[in-house]
Amino acid sequence: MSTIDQQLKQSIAKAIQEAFQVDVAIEDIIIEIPKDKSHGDYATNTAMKFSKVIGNNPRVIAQTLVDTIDKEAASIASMEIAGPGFINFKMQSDSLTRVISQVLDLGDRYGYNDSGKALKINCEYVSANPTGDLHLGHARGAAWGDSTTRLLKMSGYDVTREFYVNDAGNQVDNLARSLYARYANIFGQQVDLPEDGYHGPDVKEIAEEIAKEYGDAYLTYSDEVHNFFKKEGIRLELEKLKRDLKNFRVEFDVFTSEQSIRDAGLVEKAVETLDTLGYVYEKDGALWFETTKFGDDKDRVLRKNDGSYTYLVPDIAYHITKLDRGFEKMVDFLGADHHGYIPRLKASIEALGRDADTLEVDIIQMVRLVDNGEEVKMSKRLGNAITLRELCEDVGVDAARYFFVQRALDTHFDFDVNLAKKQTNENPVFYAQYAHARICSILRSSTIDEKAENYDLLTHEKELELLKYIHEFTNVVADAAKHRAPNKMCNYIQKLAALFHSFYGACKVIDNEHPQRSAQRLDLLRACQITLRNALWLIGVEAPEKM
RNA sequence: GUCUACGUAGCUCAGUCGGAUAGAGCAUACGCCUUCUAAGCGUACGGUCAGGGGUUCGAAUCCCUUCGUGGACGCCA
Repeated sequence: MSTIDQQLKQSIAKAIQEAFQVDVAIEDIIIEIPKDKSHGDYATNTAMKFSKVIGNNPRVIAQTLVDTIDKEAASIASMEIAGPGFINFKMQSDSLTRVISQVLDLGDRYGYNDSGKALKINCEYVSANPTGDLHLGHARGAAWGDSTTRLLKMSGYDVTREFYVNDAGNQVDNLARSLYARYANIFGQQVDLPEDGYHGPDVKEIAEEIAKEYGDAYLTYSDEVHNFFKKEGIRLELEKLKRDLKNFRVEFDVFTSEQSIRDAGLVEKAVETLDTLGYVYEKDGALWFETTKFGDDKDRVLRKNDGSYTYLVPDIAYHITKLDRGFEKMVDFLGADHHGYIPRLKASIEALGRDADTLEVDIIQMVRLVDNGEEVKMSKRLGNAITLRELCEDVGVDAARYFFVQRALDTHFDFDVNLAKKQTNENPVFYAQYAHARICSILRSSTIDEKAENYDLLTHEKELELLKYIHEFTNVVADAAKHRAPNKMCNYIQKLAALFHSFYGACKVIDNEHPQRSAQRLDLLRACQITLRNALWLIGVEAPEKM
């Protein structure tokens, strides 16, 4: 599909070549929609940007380009030079209205593009320990990761959505002991929760579930009983996580178990390889890895003096398995508290002879929970944190999904529960959903039988703005995917909704006096509806037909 | 202390591959429903883009620095 700005870029590049014998890459040419409408439909700063390369002053270059550009080929109606050397384009009207038929044809496929060039990419997000409920930090990662992978898929990346299950190590042993204590309590036995045990209500519920299914068969503590609680605990916690995530419209293609990586001997293999390469030494009874040779600020322990491995080793092995599965790019979405961990992981990948740049880590800044203007501290252990499940019940999945994705990932973010609960116009998700419902309502109440012959009657300023912005959708999708920034989609949604509402205020759609114009406007609305629905889908928000 | 992010309107935030007069929502003030959903639209008010220096024809955007805020600096994950 040849979009307007691509046509413009090509024509400009061709004109530069013809007039100045200079080759410029199409991607280096910038086309934008000017904020000021008097500056035309589209504008470019090409003459300024390339004035050095071309070796002339911007106004002269701009004039030459205006004289050289093939207007017909790019559907340009007129051009004008402004300011320091901007070229402003006014487009032939049919080049703007053409998008309507494209959108109506493509439907749910509108927005799909091949900018990702089928890059095999693995996105790992959430990866919460199966030891408790998902809290707000996980929720941000879940909403962001899921929306990002939707964007990537729409942009033609070959995406795998992955969840790493930490089902080995201290914390799951702790889970087993906590679970056993709760279980024993049910049968009237005085067993205290471990000092650093999991106090969450989910552990209690799972204990009850086990008690119901197995009765008192596991009351006498032993290694075997411990392993039973560990296995059952992980299974049931994981089931619950998956349920909560699915309810939050977040799904995964692959769940990789840490235990399975250990069982396959990959942990030992990684250590051996590092040893063979000479990056490993013993000190204080522990086995160290010289990550400083790869840019880390100090060496890290691989095997503790009690003989067990630090979490780093299975993580290294895990990331190697991703590379072995053929991913050209791995993206980890990690909480800000893990940021010191990135150099270690990258160092390890490099030490093992792989390209550390295939791993990119997007850091998720902290979410603070604010209620009635006061910060609520989150504490998973004490069981008083607001969980993802509660949040969804409180504010609804739509509002929660929208809120978490609305702001850039690297900004600190206060989730105002009070505001999110309000369900008034203060909440931006309603503004967008209302626009969609309004469109549906107009389409429902239409009595126009006539079909649009073409779109020559769509000449109102509000109509043209709406058309231009609908046309932008594919570009915005590709750009948001490239930057892994679904918040850009929220901005798009808000502006599209605003343009529609503004159009609605200025133009009556259903008008039996002007059936042909009505028919054309109805098609414009259908295109707008599809675009809005697809945009909302990308961030996991529903597009209601009625409100 | 070291590392890492952030600091834009009264509030919450967009804008950051450098471009024209820095945008939106909320709040405030004033208009708009005998007309397709007023959960809406329009107008007004509101800014030393944290401070300073530098690069550039041009900086909120890039570089340096100071201040402020959050987070990380475990043989926890």
